[in-house]
Parts: sequence; structure tokens; C-alpha cells
Amino acid sequence: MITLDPARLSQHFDPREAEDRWDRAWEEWGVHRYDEEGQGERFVIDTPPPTVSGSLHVGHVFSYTQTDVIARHQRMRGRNVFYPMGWDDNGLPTERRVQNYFNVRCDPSLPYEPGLKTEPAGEGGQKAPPRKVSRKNFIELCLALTAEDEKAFKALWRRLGLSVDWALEYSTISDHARCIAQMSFIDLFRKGHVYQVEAPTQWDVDFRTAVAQAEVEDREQRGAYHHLRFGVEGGGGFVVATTRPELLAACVAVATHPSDARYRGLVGKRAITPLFRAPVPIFSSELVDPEKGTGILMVCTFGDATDVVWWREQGLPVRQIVGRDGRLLPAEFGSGAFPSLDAPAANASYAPLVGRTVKEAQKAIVDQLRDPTGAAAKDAQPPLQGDPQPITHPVKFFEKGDRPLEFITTRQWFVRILEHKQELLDAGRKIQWHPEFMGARYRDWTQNLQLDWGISRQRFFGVPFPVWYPITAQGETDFSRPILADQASLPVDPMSDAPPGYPPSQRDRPGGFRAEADVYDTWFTSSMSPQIASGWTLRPERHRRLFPNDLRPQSHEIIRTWAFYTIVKALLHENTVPWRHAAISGWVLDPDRKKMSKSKGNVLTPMHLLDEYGADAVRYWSLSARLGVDTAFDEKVLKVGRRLSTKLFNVSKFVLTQSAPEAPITRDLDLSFLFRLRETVEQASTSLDAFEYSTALDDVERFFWNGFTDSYVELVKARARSEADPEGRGSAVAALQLGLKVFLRLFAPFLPYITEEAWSWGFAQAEGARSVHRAAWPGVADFGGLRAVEGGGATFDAAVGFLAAVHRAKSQAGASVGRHLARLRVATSPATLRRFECVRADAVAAARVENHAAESREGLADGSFEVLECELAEGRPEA
RNA sequence: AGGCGCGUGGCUCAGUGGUAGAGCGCCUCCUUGACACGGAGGAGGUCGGUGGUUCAAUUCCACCCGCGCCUACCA
Repeated sequence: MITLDPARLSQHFDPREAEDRWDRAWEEWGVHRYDEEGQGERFVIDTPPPTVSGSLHVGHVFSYTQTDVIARHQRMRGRNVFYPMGWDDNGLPTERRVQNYFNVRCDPSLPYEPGLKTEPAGEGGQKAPPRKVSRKNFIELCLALTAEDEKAFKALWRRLGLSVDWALEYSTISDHARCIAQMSFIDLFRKGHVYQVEAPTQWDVDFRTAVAQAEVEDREQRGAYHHLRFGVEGGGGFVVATTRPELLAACVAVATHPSDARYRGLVGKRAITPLFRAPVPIFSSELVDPEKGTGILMVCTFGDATDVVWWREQGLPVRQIVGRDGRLLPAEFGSGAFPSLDAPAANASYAPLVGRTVKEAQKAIVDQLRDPTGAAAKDAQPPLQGDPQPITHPVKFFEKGDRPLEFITTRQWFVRILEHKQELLDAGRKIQWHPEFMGARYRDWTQNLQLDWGISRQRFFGVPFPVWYPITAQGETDFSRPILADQASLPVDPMSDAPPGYPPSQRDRPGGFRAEADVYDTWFTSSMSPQIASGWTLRPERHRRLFPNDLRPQSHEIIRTWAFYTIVKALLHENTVPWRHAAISGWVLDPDRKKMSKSKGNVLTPMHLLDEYGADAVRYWSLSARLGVDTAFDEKVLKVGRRLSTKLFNVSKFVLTQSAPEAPITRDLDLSFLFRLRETVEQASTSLDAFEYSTALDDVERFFWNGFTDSYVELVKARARSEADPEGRGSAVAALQLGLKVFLRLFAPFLPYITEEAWSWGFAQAEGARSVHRAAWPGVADFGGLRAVEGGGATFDAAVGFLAAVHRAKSQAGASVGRHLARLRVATSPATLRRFECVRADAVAAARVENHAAESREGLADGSFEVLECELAEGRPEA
């Protein structure tokens, strides 16, 4: 029996101080440590490595807490929990942040400057032109800044009480992760799952890199149909509608629908473009929509994805006029690539466009098109018919980009995924999604795949391909015979390391080698998070124990990227699924139910919330939301969490300061309360096993509040202090302590700080578990040996119902709860009356009734009491 | 345009084939010995709309409306 001296306990709980103290204790004690040697059942979590260059967001707190509660519960269940934390630091977001933070740009042609000094650009620093730095200097800046960013994230995670095993921390740019990611490529290459090809690729002109289908999003943009009059060889003309007149010089064909009578006569002839007077074939295609525009359109290099399809199907030439920087390239009309019936005029028209951005070029060419001298049809009408007709239409953007994507022909590496669609769909069905409907997101995405996975990025801060190419004696790079790194030499940087069998001096020389300059798509590396954590080929035994993982938690917007690619890798490398369960968290919306985003300026940062309400309260808010449900941020819920935490503090103080001789639990009220508590334990356990933590929290909280603090504690208070009834007192105090001991453990995964604090006051020592987070999850062991009680929980309910009726009567009489009643007569159902007899003494004492009578009446609901007569006692007699 | 999710008291959200639930907010009352960072009581909803199935629908089905997301649409 634990008995504390009330004077030793502080008046209030100070979350700030306690959080710091317990965080340090947990780390010191190794409470969250995975046991490498442990033989017991494991529970392996594949934690999302956050992009550290992104800003801290309440959404982070929200979803990571939802994972943590599962980790903590599993640990208390006795599982050997593997809960790592990674940082996703490589990739464009970091490069962009470094560019802005230091006002620098990477120029790979520059030499490395050792000891380069850079200052944060500050607020007004953007006005100066960016400083060009070498690739190596740029990467150093990225590493330095991400190291700082990781510190901020880690501080938040620790403050929040995530039970991560920090010994398992990793970052996706580390040597270890590079090694795994390069191994991944080598394995895919050997199995024939990757290929490279020179092909039109969606290209961001600002970042100057290719992007994958998954990174592309549509944005509604203002545009305009420009009606351009084309000529036809042998006479006549027609009008196309285009939103991209600036691509006129890149026009390679004209297309119409086979059933469109208006243009049927044109098919097979050649059209003449205005201004440039290029003869281009007219063909028909089912892909043309006769209802759209004028039903006849120009095909360019490359206006959109359909242009790419036609280029392939029709064997059209390439007239690439948009460069990698989004500006128009020089072109010589009259040459082979750019035929023209009037080359001098064409070149005169094109010359002013060279070097202009797409947007500028559009403006310039529209002016030219208004001039009748550019007409291709010899009827003296200007090529531009009427004014452009404004429309809004969806345009593809890189999700992190600012200007529309262009299709540009480049050499890229791809992973074959289209041919594995069916296996990928099967894999999705083998994974249990929580909530289940999230599996549909994966299925829909996989079914709709159009392109293989482009993994080349023309960037700097990323994991390089472990690849070189031979240079022929004539000095040509032979991309068809890539040289792969030796597995044993990983990680390699082909820009500084030489390939197997070549001396470094042969770099970029005829007969020598040339490095692959591109780096991986970030997802190529982060899709290996389970393997990075397990060690994969570097630690095969360990990998075998940890993979496939048990749980992948993540949010729904990255199902098509992170979840998808991770499934791809597990399939292609080991022909398995990467995890058994995927738990998909929802989003935090702003109070108006709008998505939080930087551009809207409605993003909430979490630190001040932790300061104001405490980590347990912030966790409570996160855990009140069900998996997969988008939740509006609501500060009220934080207040509720803080109140719950306070209540736990106070009731723990009360329970542990009661004193009684060690005694068995014998009284019906006590046993009946414990009966109900046991039911709550069972419900919570079932819910948590199904990752339905919010239901568990709700059930536990409800019974804690209504059943324990408001009812049971009040009902036994008198007996717990009784001098006259030592047995009853012993039973009461023992039941109070058992109740508290169970509640602290039930709440521990949700509110780790306050529960640890209260646990430490006595149970830690008494139970031989110094941390509540390593104590056994409540179960049969706690309730074994207790006598079965007549009526089960209904006996407890009868006492609660009686107390509620008395409270109601007192309130209606304008009296306080503590006011004594001189006389009370109540009625209840016969069954409830019978049960009430067992708890009558406690109930009457708690209600402070001097003379009472209880009678039975048919027709009343079980558990409820009706007050028939009630008389307040005069004044306040001594208790 | 298709798919998915959501629509329950002022707010945020649970829930269920059988007379509607919680917390917050609001109103009234209470400083009692764990707790005023509290406690007791109360008011407040025809569960988005219309049909259908059923003895019975907020719950199941169909359609519609509104919101959100995903996918498609780029001439």
C-alpha cells in the first residue's frame, strides 16, 4: 500500500519542467530502446522521414503523435518496438531553401572554394544577384543548413514525447542511406527494371530538372484561344485554335478527327504555317475532339502530352524551340530541321523571339500574327483571326514549381513500373489500410499510371547514380554501356570517384569515362526507408528480422508517392510488400476547414502550443482525431486535454495520499467499480489493436471522468477515511489504488508525461517498473483473484444513479453538493433496488443523507432513481 | 467528368435498424478536506434534401444539393 505525504506533492503540475525532466530520464534509461538481441515479438514501424527543410507545422505534431500512441501501446504490450526516425534532407526543397537562405545558386562549372564564407541573405538580401558557387560548396551549404533544421525537428519530437529510439536515427543523405539507395539502383539494373532513354520529359524550367508523373499537379490558369489561319498547299486554308501560339515555329503537323466532315478533304495534304511557312502534314486521329476549339489543331514539339503521343505514333520530326531554361532557342529556317517555303521571312519572324521566355515570346508573336503580311493563306487576312478568346484551363505544374512544365527531350533513367501494374495492384490488396478506403487511393493511382517512373534529376543535393559511361576513342560518350560501381565500394560519387578499371586521370578523356551528373529523385531514396532502417544487404540477418515492417504511418497526399514507390521497391527487390499495415492520417485544417498552406498564410507552428498547453494536451488533441479524418484545428480541444491532465494529477494525489492497512478488496461497490474498469480495459485494448486510438481514448476518458473521479472516488471517500471500518477502509484504498494504477497505464500512451509523473510517486517502486511506459499493459493480471460481484457493473451503476439523483435534487433546491439532507425518499426499479442494497452505506454517506428510504417501483429504467421527497438539513452539521 | 470521404444542438466531433451523445460555449447554482487549471444542475438538435426498403430509418438503398480530396480533362 502506497501512502504519500500530501505536503511533499506540489500544488500544480508544471508541464514544461516535467517534459524536460522525463525526456532526459527516458533517454537515459533507454525506455524507448529497441533490443537488437531481443527474442520476443517485434513491432516494426517505418516512420516517415520528414522533409527537414520544410517548416514545422501542427500537421507534423498531429500525425506523428498518432503513430507514437501505437508505438507506446505496443511497447506496453511487451513487443520489442523498432521505432526509428529519419530526416529526409536531400532534394529540391532543401536546394531551394539554401538558395533563398544564402542567396546563392549552384554553378557546377565553378571550382570548389575551400572555406567559402556565406552569410544568411536576410530580409532585403534578395535584391543582390545570387552568388554563384561550385557544386561542392553548394552541397556543403545544404548539409550545414539541414543539420540545423534537423535539430529543430528533433527538439520538437522530443518535447512532444515521441517514443522514438534515437539510436536508430538516420538521414537520407547520409553515407548509409546513399549506400542503400545506390545498391537499390544496382539491383534494379541487374534485374532489368531500369532503363535510360532520350525522350520528351516533363521539365521544370526554373529548377531545370525533369519531374515524375507523381510530382505533377494541375492548376487552373488563365489562357486564351488564339485562332490562327493556316494555309494549305495548293490553295485554301483553315483556322486552328491554340493556347500556345508561341509554339507555332515548333509546329510539325496538323490533326483533325477522322469523322469530321469539315476537314476531311484536308487529310493527307500539307498545311502551311503562318509566319514561318513551314509545310506540315495534316493527319487524322481519334484523339482529336471535334467539339473543342475549331476541331483542327496544330501539333508541336511539344505542347502537351498528346503532342508526344502523336510524335511517336506519326513519326513526326522534332522541332525543339523551348530550351531547358524556358527561353526560346535559336533555329534556322530553311535548314533540314526547320523547313520553310520562305526561309528569309521565317527567320526574320523568328529572330526577335530567340532568348525570350515562353510568356514574352507569346506576346511578341501575337503582334506579328496580327500583321497580314505573315499570312500563309494568300487572302490578305491576318493570321490571327479576331481577338484571343480568354479561357481558364488546367495546366500542368511541378508541385513545387512556379511556371508551367514544358516537354523537353533529355536523357533520363526510368524504373519500369507500367509492366508491373497488376503486381502492384495485388500488393496494395495485401496491405491492410487504415482506414480501409485509403486503399482505394493507392488502387486508383496505380490503375491510372501512364508513365514509367523517371528517376533522374538534374540537380545537385541528392544521391548520385553509381554510374559512369565510357568515352569512345573518338570522344563520344557511349550511354548504351553504363559502367556500374562495385557493390563493395558504395557509396560512390561518380563526379569524384573513378569507375572500376579506370584510373582517375581518364575522366572526360577519349577512351576514358564520364560521370553520370544527375542525382536521384528524392523518392528513389526515401522509398527505401524500411531498408535504410534495417540495413538490407549490409545487415541481411537484421533485415530478415525487421522486414517486411508491421506499420507504415503516413498522410494521404503522399500515397501516390511515398507509399507507392516504397511498394514498388519492395516488389522489385524482394517480391513482397514492405509492410502489413498502412495507417493513413488526416490533415489539420485551419479553423475554417481550409487546407493550411504557406501561400495562404494560415499555417500554425506547434511550439507555442506546447508552451501554452503542455505536450500532453497537444497530444490529446492529436489523438482525439480518428485516422484518416481531416480535422479543423480547434484550440478548445487543447484545453480539454490540459484539463484531463490536471485531473489525472489531482486524483493521483488524492488516491496516493489515502492510508489504510494492507487489505483485500472485498466490498461490492469496489468490486463492481473494478468490473466496469475491466470492461473499459478490454474495449481500449481492442480499439488500440486495430489502431483506433481515438475510440480507445474516448472510452478510457469517459470512464475515468464519469466512473472514477466523479463517481467512484466520491462514493468511497468516506469509507477510505473511516476509523470504524478498517476492513472496508482497506478495501476502498486498495481498489482506489488499483483503479489509479490501471488508469495511469491506460492513459500512458496518450499522455506520457503526466502519467509518468504520477506513476513515479509510488507505483514505479511498488510495481518494479520505473517507467510506466515499460509497465505491462493492464489486463487479466490486474483483475485476477477478485471475487465476482452480484450484478456485475450494474451494482456500481446503481450507486452512481443514486448519487446523480441526489445531486439533481440538491441543485434544484439551490443547495451545494456538500449540503446534508435531513431526509430523502427515492424510488427505483426492483432490480436496481436490489443492487442498491449492496452499496447503500457508501452511497448514502457520499450523498450526505441523514435519514433515507428507498422503495421499488415498476416501470423505472434500471440504474435511474427518482427523488420522491427531499429535505435539506439545517445549516451545516458536523460530518 | 469519374471515384472516395464528409454533411448530427452556437462550435469541434462521437455514435447507432428501435424514444438523439460528448466536450466546449451559454444559463443557474456551489469555494466541500484531490482538484476553482474545479464541482453540481439546466436549456439547446424534425441527425443536408427527396424518395424507397422495413412493424420501425439519423443509421440500409437510390437520386439530388453543399463541402473537401483524389484522378482525368491541357489543341
